[in-house]
Amino acid sequence: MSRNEFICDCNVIHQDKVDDTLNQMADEDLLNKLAEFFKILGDTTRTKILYALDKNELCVCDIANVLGMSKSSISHQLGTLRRSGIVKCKKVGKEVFYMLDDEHVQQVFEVGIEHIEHRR
Amino acid sequence: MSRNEFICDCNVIHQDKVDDTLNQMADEDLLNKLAEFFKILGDTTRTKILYALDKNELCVCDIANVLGMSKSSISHQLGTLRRSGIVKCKKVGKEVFYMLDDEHVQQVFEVGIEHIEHRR
DNA sequence: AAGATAGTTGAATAAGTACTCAATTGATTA
DNA sequence: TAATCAATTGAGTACTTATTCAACTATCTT
Repeated sequence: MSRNEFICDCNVIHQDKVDDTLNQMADEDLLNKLAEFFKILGDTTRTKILYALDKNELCVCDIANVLGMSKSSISHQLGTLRRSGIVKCKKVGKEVFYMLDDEHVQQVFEVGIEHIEHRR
Repeated sequence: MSRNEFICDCNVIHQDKVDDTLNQMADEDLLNKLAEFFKILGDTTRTKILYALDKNELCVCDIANVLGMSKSSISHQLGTLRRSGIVKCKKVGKEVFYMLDDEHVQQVFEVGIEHIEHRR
C-alpha cells in the first residue's frame, strides 16, 4: 500500500517511473521559487518594463510614457519587481531611476524569444 | 506636444531616453507572447509537471501520484501546457503519455534555478 | 513658506484562474 | 454486451491580482 493512495485519487500505474521521478525531483522549495520567478515575468506590463529597462535606465514617468500607462500602475509593478530582486533603483532628487538587478532576466528573455520565434 | 500626453498621466521627463527606448522596443505581439510563455511556467503545479516530465515520460496517473494531486487537476494543467505547445502526448491504449515538446523549457529552467541559487 | 512635481501607497473593483466535483468519452477486458 | 478504468471536460467556487482612484510623502523651486 503506497503512500500515494492516501494523497491521490488514482492508482500508481508505473511505480518504477513514479519512484524514479520522485527521486530526481528538486526540492519543493526550489520549485516554488522557480514558479514564483516565472510568475513575476509572466505579466505583459512587467515584461515590457523589464525589456525597456534592458535598453535604458529609466524613471517612473519615462516608463509610464514608453508603455502608455499610468504612473501609479507602473509604480505598483516596479514595487513587485523590486521586492523580488529583479530590478533596483536609485533616487536622484525627486526622480527614481530604475534598472535591472539580475543578469539572468536577459538570458531568460533570450531563450523565451527563441521559443516563440521557433514556434510559428 | 507629444503623443504621450494623451495616453499617460504624467510628463515626459527624458524625451531622448523615452524615444530611444521606444525605438528599441520589441513588437507588442512578441512581448505579449513572451509574457504568456512565462505565465504558463509561473505556476507551481505546472512547474512541477514540467520538471517531472524532464526526467521521465509519464501518464496522467503517474504525474498525479508524483505531485500528490488529483487526476482531474493534473489533466486540466496538462491541457494548458499542451495548448501552449510546451508538452505533447501520445496515446497508448487507455493511457496518455506526456513528454516535453520544447527544448527551451529546460534552458529557461536552468537559468531560473541559477537566478534563485545566486540570490540567497 | 507655499506650490509644484515625482513617486508611493492602500482600498476597491473587475478580471482571471486553479482546483473540485460530477458527468462523459474512449479503450480494454470479462 | 457490460463493466472497468484512464483521461477529459464543463460548471462552480474560492482565491489571486492588475489597474484605478484618491490620499499622501518627499524633494525641488520660487
